[in-house]
Amino acid sequence: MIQTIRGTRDILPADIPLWQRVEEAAREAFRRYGYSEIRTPIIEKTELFTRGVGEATDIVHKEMYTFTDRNEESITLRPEATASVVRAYIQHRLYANRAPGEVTKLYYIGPMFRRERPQAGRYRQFYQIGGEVIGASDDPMIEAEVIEMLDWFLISLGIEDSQLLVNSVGDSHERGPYLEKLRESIAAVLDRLCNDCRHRYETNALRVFDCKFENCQEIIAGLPTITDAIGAESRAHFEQFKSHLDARCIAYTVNPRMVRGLDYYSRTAFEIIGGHLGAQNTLVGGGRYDGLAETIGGPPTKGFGFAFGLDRMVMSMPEAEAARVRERARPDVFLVHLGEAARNHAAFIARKLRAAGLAAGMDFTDRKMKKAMALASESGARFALIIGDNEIAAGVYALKNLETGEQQSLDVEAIIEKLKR
RNA sequence: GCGGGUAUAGCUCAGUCGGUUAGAGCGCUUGACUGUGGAUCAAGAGGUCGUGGGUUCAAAUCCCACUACUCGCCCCA
Repeated sequence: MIQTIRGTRDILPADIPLWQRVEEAAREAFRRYGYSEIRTPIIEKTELFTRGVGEATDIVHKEMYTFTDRNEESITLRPEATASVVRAYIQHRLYANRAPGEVTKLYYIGPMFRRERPQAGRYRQFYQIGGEVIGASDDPMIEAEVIEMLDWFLISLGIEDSQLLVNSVGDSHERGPYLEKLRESIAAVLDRLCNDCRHRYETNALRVFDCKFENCQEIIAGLPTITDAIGAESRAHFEQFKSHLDARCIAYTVNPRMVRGLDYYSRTAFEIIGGHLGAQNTLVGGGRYDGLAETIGGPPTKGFGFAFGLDRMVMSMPEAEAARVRERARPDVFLVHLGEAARNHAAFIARKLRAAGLAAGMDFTDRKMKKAMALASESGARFALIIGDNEIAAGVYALKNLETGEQQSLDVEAIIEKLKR
């Protein structure tokens, strides 16, 4: 039979409450911190990403889903959304009529596409939630506020074992000379490094710092770090950022070797790691991208943003929180009717319960009571409401608590009162 | 792009040295039980053994190819 294509999957009803819970927590965080939602197309001109994200990045040169449209135009399924959001910001001049230093806070939720080999916590179609603070200001307090919001968000989902890593990767003027210097230093020790590191030397020298081999690590320790290479201004910016984190009592680790895979990052970069997904332990990634807008043809604009993987966030949700979410998703009541007359009456009662805001289910088939009760139980409902000829005549119905087995006869008003929560 | 593992019932998995009718548990259906779910017992339904080829008297089992899934590497959310 025809199945989902590699790296894509169906999110089935049983898991949907967990996804909705993460989305709801994120929306609440964005609401509190003053972000507005933006929805951009899933397809964009390929050029947006090759220029925005960077030709040399893995994402662009080996992971994009790129197609030629009928008019010979090259289009790409978005591998990330920051470039799209900045494009929209410029295209619609969202910066018009802004006071000096005022920023625009935007967030998005949606699928992204990268043609990678799937594994735990990694899919070809995956879902990201991200936020961007765009405008004329690069105040480090903006960055600290973003981290603060993420901190609140993670804790509200019960994710408490995550770790914040921060670094300054310097601005575009500082990074070039540094990279040159770094490559020179690596070249001197290249013959002692592992194969992967030699490859990284060719493609993305900063990545050498991530090597897991002890041998390499010893050699790497002697290499110059970006932190030592950045100028006074970037350094002061980073210091301010850290002091704003301190003021918020947010713990962090400075990792001078942390780099990010997208070309547009400048100065502050951060990562939140955690979860139990093996190699895919990055929950949130983000940073500053002051040059991005100009790269894609816009006016000089500052920006700071982040994204996290919804898939990974759902998988990282602690079992206690997941259990709470599932409990909340249960229907309130399932109607069990006995006979054709009772079926019509049950539909009538169900309508009343639903009008009162309750989640009420019923089976349409005429079944033996035993089977009907089993269906009520399987539906996950907290209560069963039994409706037979006796009940219809008396105007009171048997409401059974499916957990305790306790049962009482109540009229519709009393039932609504009891089921409300 | 590179490496390892796996593929048998709806689900989780057994299946010996290649051997005749491919099993278990859970789930499902029915009954014990005629207005009360979960427990117990009994019976029943359910299989192109991933696909294609090969070896053999005989293949779920051995060999080859392919596909899918999965775990790593690279990289990232």
